Amino acid sequence: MKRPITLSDIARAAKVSLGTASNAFNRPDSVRPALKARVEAAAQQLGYAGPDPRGRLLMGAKANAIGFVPASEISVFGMLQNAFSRRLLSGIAAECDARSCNLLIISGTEDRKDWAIRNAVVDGFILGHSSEVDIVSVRRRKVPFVVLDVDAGPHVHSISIEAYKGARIAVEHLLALGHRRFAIQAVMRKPGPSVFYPAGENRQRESSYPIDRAKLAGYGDGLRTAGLSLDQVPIVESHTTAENSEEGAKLLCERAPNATAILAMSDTIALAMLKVAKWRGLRVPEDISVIGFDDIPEAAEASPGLTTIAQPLIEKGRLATRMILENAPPTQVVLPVHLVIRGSTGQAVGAPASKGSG
Amino acid sequence: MKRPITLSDIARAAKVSLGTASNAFNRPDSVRPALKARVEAAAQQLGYAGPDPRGRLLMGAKANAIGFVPASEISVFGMLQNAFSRRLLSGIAAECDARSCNLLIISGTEDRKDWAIRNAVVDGFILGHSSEVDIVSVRRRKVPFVVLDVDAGPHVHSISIEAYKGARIAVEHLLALGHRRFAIQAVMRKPGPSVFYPAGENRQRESSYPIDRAKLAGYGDGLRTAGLSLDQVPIVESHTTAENSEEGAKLLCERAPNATAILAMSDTIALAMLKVAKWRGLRVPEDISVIGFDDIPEAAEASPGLTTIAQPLIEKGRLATRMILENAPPTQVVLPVHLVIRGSTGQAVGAPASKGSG
DNA sequence: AGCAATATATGAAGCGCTTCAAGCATGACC
DNA sequence: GGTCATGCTTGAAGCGCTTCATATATTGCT
Repeated sequence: MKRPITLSDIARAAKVSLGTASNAFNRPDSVRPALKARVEAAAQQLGYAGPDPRGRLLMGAKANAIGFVPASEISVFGMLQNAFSRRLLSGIAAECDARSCNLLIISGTEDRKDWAIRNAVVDGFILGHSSEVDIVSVRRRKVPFVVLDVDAGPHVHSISIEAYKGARIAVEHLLALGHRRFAIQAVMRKPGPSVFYPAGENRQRESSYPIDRAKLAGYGDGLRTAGLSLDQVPIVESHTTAENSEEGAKLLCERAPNATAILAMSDTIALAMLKVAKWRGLRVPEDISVIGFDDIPEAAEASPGLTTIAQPLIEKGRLATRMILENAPPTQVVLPVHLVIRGSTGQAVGAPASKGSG
Repeated sequence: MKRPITLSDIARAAKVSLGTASNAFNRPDSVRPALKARVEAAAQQLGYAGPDPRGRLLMGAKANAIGFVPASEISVFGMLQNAFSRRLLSGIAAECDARSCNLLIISGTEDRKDWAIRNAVVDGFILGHSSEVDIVSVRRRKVPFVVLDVDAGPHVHSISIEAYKGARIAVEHLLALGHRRFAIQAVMRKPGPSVFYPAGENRQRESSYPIDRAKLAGYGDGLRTAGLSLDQVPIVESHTTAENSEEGAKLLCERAPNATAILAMSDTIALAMLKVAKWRGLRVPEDISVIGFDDIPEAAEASPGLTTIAQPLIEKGRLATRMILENAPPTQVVLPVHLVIRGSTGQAVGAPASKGSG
């Protein structure tokens, strides 16, 4: 392959100056038609690929792309398999569509990812549940970025949700239905097999991710209003892949067979519970009620439909994108959640009878 | 915002030459630890963002990204909603993960898209069912690219599937089950309401997209082996969004109520048919058999499971990515398909009785 | 201690493009 | 026909970085 054709080749061939050749491509109105035609002819004849974006970029042009850094513990492939991430990405895509902005999905693990972040040609980044190292990498780039579901201080864009409130609404919904024997499906951020925590241990420290802690706190305070306590509730923690979620749901069914109400920290794992319950011959909601979190589209399509705490995932993605593109001063936004009642929750079997669980 | 810090600022502050400063970042082994430390200290102190990728790019570095151009008629958002595209994208993502290569999704409609393609900083493009105009835009970039399900000649990478063969296998499967009254769910590439074509018209010209024509030909030749003809088969054409597919399925049920066997050109529309059949009280496969095409994950999860012609979508995406990244000479690949029998197809009601359809 | 051999550092030359002040036609107007 | 605005064109100056040939330290060895 020979040396690629450049603008100056074209200029020379068309016998115009470099500047004119540039104008012919970028400001066609400010160059006389005759010259413009000559430039175009030369370009055509030499097989010019058009002004190389790298040159333009160096002159300070916008990259017209935003970079998305997926949650640290999963690959890009994994992200696309995950309904939550996908929904978020859809929101980002929607806004990108509206603004004709390209979407660069950062790939790579460990140091390769740092390298990818350092070298991405973008106008800003959106960090979806990224680890601290990714935040450090991005921060160094000195471009606008927004973190999701994490508070990174007043100098950083962040979007989170009313996690505590949502969890509390969830537990109160089930309490109102008469449930007293709860179990929690928590989210494990690292990949790996699910872990069961029997009742009786200190729960606050299990989850390292802020949003998970907030939900746990919400569940706890909600339970307390009914004279119950988080310590009486068995917890299973699972990674949110389909396999891990199902495995965790099974584990919970085995180890906490008395629970009538399941509080799930995400719809993915709640849906897994619905599936597992069906396998085991448990009727939902007659035998067991399940409430999820997030309201991914699949929640509405399940049968029975999944009762859940809805968060505006599309809007979250759109807003994040707007924050980057409009580069306003750093803002911390908390998006509202609300209860969506479907078929997966119902009246508890007996009267509000025995306390405790497990 | 003041002038951004550049490498030469760092060099000056650290009292080293520009070249050394560059080496300190990119070839840390070839610079003495003492100097390296000085450079790093200066960078730290001035708040240097690290070597700007745009400079590096201009010197001919690889962009380390591949560009994906979604099907012309849908937005990026629409693409993420579509199970077929998503699966393909997953394949691309899988290979990108393996090679730590970023994935740039091109957004924008009409002329904005052309602009986006011209200015994307990528090592190559993958065109997913893109229109001719997009192919022209990409071709002009003089970077490697691969087109999917289209043959663009011997000088262009392309990956397609055994569409004709798959269609033929589909119809033969149903013929073997005794079906004689067929209906076809075809794909409409442009957005818009579904269109019903009653039996008796010339079918070959309905579909403009090569892969759709190939499938139609396969259906036709398959029917002919049983003494039937495409002309006797009613066809509905629908765009592959959830709404359009369901609308088309309904239309077909109304206008061709006698059909016992549905040949769908894609799983998305076949699944819509399953749903509509359920609404109308038709039992699958007792009253009506449905066979899809593609074998998206949802096909296996439906109940009954969707019998379909599987194509290796993940492999398609991976292969496309590899073709770009390994820039070998242009190749035309045809991927194999195979029949996957699930619950949506079954024995025709009576003996193989009446011919024709309606 | 002195010299060759090796390891490091330097400075200048671009990479392909856009921009902008300055130059030059062209035509309008008196 | 000469003067002035107007509009198109030019040439040079970078944008931030890497590279490479050249120059300068260091080290090893006798």
